[in-house]
Amino acid sequence: MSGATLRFQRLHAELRARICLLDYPPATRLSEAALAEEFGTSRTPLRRVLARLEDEGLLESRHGVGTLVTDVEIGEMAQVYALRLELAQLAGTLDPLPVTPHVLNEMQSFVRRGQALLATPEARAFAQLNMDYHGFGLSLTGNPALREISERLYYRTARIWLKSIPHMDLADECAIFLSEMRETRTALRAGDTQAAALIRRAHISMSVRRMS
Amino acid sequence: MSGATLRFQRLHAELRARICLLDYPPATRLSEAALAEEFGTSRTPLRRVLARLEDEGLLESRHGVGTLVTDVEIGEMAQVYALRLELAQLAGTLDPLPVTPHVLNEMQSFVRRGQALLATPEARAFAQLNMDYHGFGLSLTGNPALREISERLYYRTARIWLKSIPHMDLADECAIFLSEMRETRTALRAGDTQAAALIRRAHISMSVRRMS
DNA sequence: AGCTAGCCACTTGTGTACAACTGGAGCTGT
DNA sequence: ACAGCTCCAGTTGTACACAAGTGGCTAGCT
Repeated sequence: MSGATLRFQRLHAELRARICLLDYPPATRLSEAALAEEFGTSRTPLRRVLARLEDEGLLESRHGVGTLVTDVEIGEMAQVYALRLELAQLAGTLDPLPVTPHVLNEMQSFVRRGQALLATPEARAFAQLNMDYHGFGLSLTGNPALREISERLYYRTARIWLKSIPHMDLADECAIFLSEMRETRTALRAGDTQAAALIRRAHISMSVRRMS
Repeated sequence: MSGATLRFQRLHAELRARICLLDYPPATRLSEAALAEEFGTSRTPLRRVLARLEDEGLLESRHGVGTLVTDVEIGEMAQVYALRLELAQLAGTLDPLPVTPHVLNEMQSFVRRGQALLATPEARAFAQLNMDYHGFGLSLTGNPALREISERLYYRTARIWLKSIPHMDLADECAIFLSEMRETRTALRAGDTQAAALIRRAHISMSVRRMS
């Protein structure tokens, strides 16, 4: 992998995280020049990153105006969630990967992080853990296309939870999340990736209902 | 929609069609400078188009070497097809749109094009019709995310049929395609979008078997 | 003859100046 | 006072020159 590609992926992941963790709330106007200077490059490579984020629906560039962070509403995202539900389930049936000891170790560490979060609930830490956990979930399917698509749609909806948390009970959310991870751990210990996928689907579905 | 955006979409669609119709066969080396001159722009806007095609898996740019058209093999694409099957079916269940007279008219014109194709079979015309018909199929679902994802995966696998046709019977393929469109017309006349989606899934599945 | 090292034509990646464009501030006329 | 016009600071979009990198060709040595 070339240095340019690595830098691209680094910047892309970094800016995506800032958007999805609401460091850049919706309607924030980003400056290409400022970002370029922050990351020590010129506008040219940075614009490629911004163009991709625009393709992914996280940004919108307007000539003469600026680069704006898109807004997300639970209503508009209902259809994306409907699709995500199906994709989550497909991860268990299409090309499930065998559950290795390494996977179980990772799962265990996620449970521990969930316990720590429940001890001291914090919205941003929750969102970060959820993001990492989603990436872990993708590693359970051997279908690259499904991984790519699921990731794309996940990041499109990722901000909604953080936007909704003021109207929800953070402690409850943490407890539910930990509970999901424990159930999933049980399923994975039994080597049942399909069950894990169904658990995931169920919890996404219930999460959407709580946010609505 | 701004002029720059329109040009971007035009160039993107044009180059994507050239790749998927094998005007640019796999491993073809494209020249940014030559393409820029052909389309009357500088390399800068063109590179944005190429970057997106690279994101979509149709191109691969290597520093110092060139921009290469990616290769596709039925084996590697099996997993993409597996996902496409599910998505095709979901188009009928997730957010099916009501079948309007306009839809039926379009369907009828596709059947006519299919008849014309059967009269004088031609591989490239088949591929073009298939491409247009796929776009029509997407218009039957009201879920934008599903449309976007399905389109993305369709164009990733679109070249395989054209690559496989030398080992297949073109006349048979045309007859089967026309048959599919007639079945779909029947389903749509009954207002049964879900049935149309299942027909689509079945024919994608059978098409993969014939190509393998 | 064969092999190796260096050169060179050509490609994509980057930096930078400039063009195109927007929205608002401020001026002006009524 | 206010409506409308003009100008301008600031932004993204484009063009172009140059840097970085690759692969093959060629010359020269063994």
